[in-house]
This record gives sequence, structure tokens and C-alpha cells, in this order.
Amino acid sequence: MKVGIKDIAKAAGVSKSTVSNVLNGKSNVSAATKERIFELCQSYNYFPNASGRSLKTSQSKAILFNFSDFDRSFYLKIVEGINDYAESNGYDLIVCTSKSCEKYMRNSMTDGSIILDLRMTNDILARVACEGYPIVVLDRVLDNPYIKSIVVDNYEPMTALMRMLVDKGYKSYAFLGGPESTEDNQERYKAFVDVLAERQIPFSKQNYFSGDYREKSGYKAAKIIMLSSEKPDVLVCANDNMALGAMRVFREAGVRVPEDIAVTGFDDCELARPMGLTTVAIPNFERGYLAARHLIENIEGTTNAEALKIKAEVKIRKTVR
Amino acid sequence: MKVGIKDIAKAAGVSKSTVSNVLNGKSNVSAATKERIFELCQSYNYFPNASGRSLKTSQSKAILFNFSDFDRSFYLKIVEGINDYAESNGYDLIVCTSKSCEKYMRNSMTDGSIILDLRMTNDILARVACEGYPIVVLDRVLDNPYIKSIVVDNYEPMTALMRMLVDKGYKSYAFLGGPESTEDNQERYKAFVDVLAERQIPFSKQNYFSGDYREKSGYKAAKIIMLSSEKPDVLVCANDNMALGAMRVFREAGVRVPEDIAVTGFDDCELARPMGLTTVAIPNFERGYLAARHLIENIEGTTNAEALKIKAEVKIRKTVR
DNA sequence: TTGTAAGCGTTATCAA
DNA sequence: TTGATAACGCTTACAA
Repeated sequence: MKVGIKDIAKAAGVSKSTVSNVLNGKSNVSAATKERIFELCQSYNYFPNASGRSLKTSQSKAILFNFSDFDRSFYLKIVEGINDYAESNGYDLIVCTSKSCEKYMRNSMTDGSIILDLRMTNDILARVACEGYPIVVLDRVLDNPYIKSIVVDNYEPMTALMRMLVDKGYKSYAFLGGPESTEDNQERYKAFVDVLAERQIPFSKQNYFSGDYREKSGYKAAKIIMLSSEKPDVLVCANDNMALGAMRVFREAGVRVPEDIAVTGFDDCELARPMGLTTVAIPNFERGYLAARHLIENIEGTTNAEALKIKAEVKIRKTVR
Repeated sequence: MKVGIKDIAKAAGVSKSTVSNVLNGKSNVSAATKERIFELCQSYNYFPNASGRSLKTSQSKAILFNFSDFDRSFYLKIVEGINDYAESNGYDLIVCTSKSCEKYMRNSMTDGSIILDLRMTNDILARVACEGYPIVVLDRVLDNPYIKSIVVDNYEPMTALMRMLVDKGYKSYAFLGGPESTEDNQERYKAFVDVLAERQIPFSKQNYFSGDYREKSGYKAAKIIMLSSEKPDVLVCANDNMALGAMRVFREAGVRVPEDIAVTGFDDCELARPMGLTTVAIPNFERGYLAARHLIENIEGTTNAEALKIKAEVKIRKTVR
């Protein structure tokens, strides 16, 4: 049978309040009863019920991280960063992959959330946040006084990467984009276009290919590139997965990288270094850590909703000469 | 202000029970009130409190997955498999990375758990399970009528891998082991030793190196191997991470793989295929899926605690000739 | 079809 | 130092 606080109280011959006080480390209990109660909890295998507790206290000492993109395994680094900060600050981390994690946000099941999944729409977030529930969003900027945005600066490193390519003398460029609605992709593409314009290198929309950030969509796009009469010198991809997909096509077709075509990515995923892919490294552990820090600060009283931009760094490897 | 069921009730001019009935899809409410209540919930931005609910009903329609090994990013595939089954069966998935996730197991915050983290000791699990809380453990076998174990069959594929190596004519073998307390490592090593004995190939304990499953420990072990006067023909590693660490040493030292030394791993992690590592593929998505299925079946009434062994498959790639 | 009232397991307030 | 009691937000008999 389930044992509750009242069973312990009865066994110890004291009231529920006393047991509660002991369990919560209050100082107004005699050493004798304190010890007796601890022993009873042990032998009864008693464990306080978190629902009951948070129903009463409206807090949980837990934060939530919401994501569902299993395609990008380097996201695990974000979880690690969040976990690191949370654990050392006395918060549990709960990761929720469901569409419907709204129910873990409200209800004081968690004290705040870090949101990555785009299925959590801005509307839902605004609705939850306006009740005073702290939220940090990653990879998008929300103009909401209750929600803190942490985004990666895509534009600056992509500009640096592109300038480097132009300086190396590459003349013709193709771009393999991700989902066009994402801010990430827009910024990366804008930097691409801007540098070409700045250096007066022509670019035709024919050399824009669109994917969905998955490896397969890079594979498909590269197949199409292979069909065209003249291949570009460089294929600039909006992320690593697609770049790796494209490289697979080139390898299969005997097209050498970087001799016949150079390839770049974005993310610095796990495979990027071993594959020698030139890319932009996003510090995932660090942004997880930072997200947790800001969230917990906001939970504990601060109010800071200023958007934060994280720097990323170009990694030059073997896929460009 | 926080709005609760009684606020909706008051606004609608009905009782809490009626609102509750509407929200839970009971059929005993008139269409008119039903609609009115739905509208009010919307406009009041009302969301039922899960703590209150599960306190009353002692169930949550959620399962928990507990792990904390961020070093093995292919574990994410397990999460994906669990999520897949859970989601299509109406359960939420909560992943908890804390030492202390016991509190999410008891309390009807979740209806059952899948446990991977070794910090969750057998004792704790037994204590929780004996209260009728369904548990599935991965990677260890517990002899407990309430706990279902799902493990990978390490012995059989490692035997196959070893026989293949012997058949190829390799003569001298070294083994790079993981933490010696883990069942995984023991089984893999036993298969290694057994095949050598079976084929009458001598093996000296001098060629056993011990690591901790991390890349770095493979790197260190290989450094030591490099110092010895005669290198083995093959380095059999208890997992991929260590094999990759060792390969890094060999590459840096100009030792060719597989010409000068062959290397094998275990896991088929993300890097294994692109690096051409010969290894054993563990079907992670599938075991996550299976774990979720058994767990949810047990939650919903079945009682099945028979240990389950999952097959793994040898993948021959370029790191052996 | 709707309402009343009890209770889930805690903690907080206040009085003893 | 301890205890009685109310309250947190919800569900569920049962009564109306």
C-alpha cells in the first residue's frame, strides 16, 4: 500500500505537520523526534509526493527543456549544458519531446522552460509567459517582455566564411538552404548573398537549392546539381547535415572534394571534424548552460528579457582548398 | 492571476463538476453548456493543473526515461524510439537526467519508467517497483518480478566478429576494455577470450588495456600500445568511442589502419560508418521502441518481467583488411 | 443534465 | 516544540 505523510505521522505518534517540518529541514523540531521520524521514513519506504507538494507550494525546483529534433544529435550538447548548470544550482532537468508539453509548463510542475521545438508556437509561449512563467527560447527572437531569446549570430561567421572563400579565388557559388521560414536559414542566406554582392560576384537564383536541414535533402539537391551542365566551384550549405548528404553524392559520383567542388556547412556537428568539413561551430554546450543560467536567474527574481546573441566560429577544414 | 477550474465554473454559472466533465469528454453535459465552457476556457486562457489532477487520479499518461551519459550521443536514438511508441499510444515522454529522478517515479507523476543510468541503483529500483510501479531497465539484468530487463546480446555478435578476424588470419590480439563492473564489458571480453581459446590463439593479460568507454581513454591506451616493442595485429575495443580514440593516436603516429594494425569497435555510433570502423551495430531506435512498448503494456495491465535479449549485428568496414 | 461534498498528499498559519 | 485546520486544483460518487 502507498504510504503517505499521515502514515508516518501515525506511526511516530505525532502530527502530519511535525513530519512535514522534519522533512523540510525546519529547525523547530526536537532532535529526538527528528531522528525517530527519519528512521520511520526509511523503514516505511516513504517518499513525499511531488504533486501534493507542488500543488501546495506552486514550485517544483525543476526546469523543462523542450525539443524534438532527433535528426540533430549535437543538440544533446545543449541538454548537457542545461543539465550542468541546473544540477549545480539545485534544479532538476526534465526534457520533454512531446508536442503537448504545455501541461508541464503551467501547473507549477516546472518553474520555467527552455524552448527549442518550433511546434511550440509563439502564441502558446506568449500565453504561458504572461502568467509570469519564465521562458527562454532558443533560435528565434520573440518580442515579448516575459520571454528571453538566445540566438546564434549566424550572419557574422557566415560573412567571414564567405569572404574567406572569395579570397581563395572561388568564382561560382551555389547555396543549399534550409526551411525558408526559419530565421537561421534566412540569416545564413543573407550573409551569403551580401558578400557576393559586396565582392561583385554574380549569383543567379538557379543556383539556390532548397532543403529541410536533413541529410537526405542535401543528397537530393546534390543529385540535381550533378545533372546540370556546369557545376559551381563551391556549394555553401545552410547546415552540416545537408552538406554531408551532398558530399555523399559527390563521393558516389567520383566528383572530388575540394578539387572539383568545395563544400561548406554550418553547425559543426559530430561528423564535421572527422569528415573534414569546413563549417561554422556553434557552441552548443555553452548555449545550453547560458540558457539555463538566464532561466534560473529569471525564476529567482531577475527580469531580463533582452535578446542575447552567441558568437559562432568558422572552422576551416579539408572540404575547401 | 492564475485561473482555475472554479473560475471557469463561476464565469459559466455552473459547478466545478460540470466543467470537469466537459474537459474530460464525459457525455452527460448539454451541448450548449459544453460549448459555452470551451469558449470560456479559451478566453480565460485556462489550463487544467496536472498536479491537482494526478493527485486525484494517481495517473499521468506519461512515462519517464532516465539517462545521463552525454558521451554516447547515439543514445538519442533510444529516446527517439521511446518517443515514437509513447507518442502514438497517447503517452508523454519525460526524460530526466538527474541523479534524483526518484521523485518523478513515485508520486504518480509518471506511470512507469525506463532506466538506463547506473546511478539509479538496483536497490532504489527494487524499492520503487515493489509498490507496483512498472519499470523497464536497459543494459542490466535484474532478477525482480516487477522489473523487466532489456539487454543487448553482446556475446553472440562479438563471437562472430572474433571468428571473422581469426579466419582472416590475424595472429596477435589486444583488447581494450570498458569499465569492468559493467555486464556489457564482461560479455564482450568473454567472447573475445573464448574465441581465442577455441582457436588456440595465445593471449596474455599484458595485452588487456582498460578504459572507461570514453574516447579519451582509448586515446591513452593506444599511446601505451605505441610504446611497446611489438604491436598486436588487431586492437579489439569494447566500444566505438575508445576505438576512435585509439585510431586518432595511430593516425597521428603514422601507423596505418588496417595495414599496420586492425581496429574494431562496438556500438556503431554515428561516427563509425563515416570513419569506416568495423563494429557491431546495436539497434538503438528499436530497443527504445521495444522498451516503451513493454513498459506501456505493463502499465496497462500485463505483467511480464521476462528478460529480453536484443540481437546486434556485425558491420564489416575498412578498419580490418 | 447539473450540483454537492469529500478527498487525493502536501504545507502554512496560528494557536496551544 | 508540537498539533489542528484550512487550503492548493482537481475528480468522482451520489444526490437532486
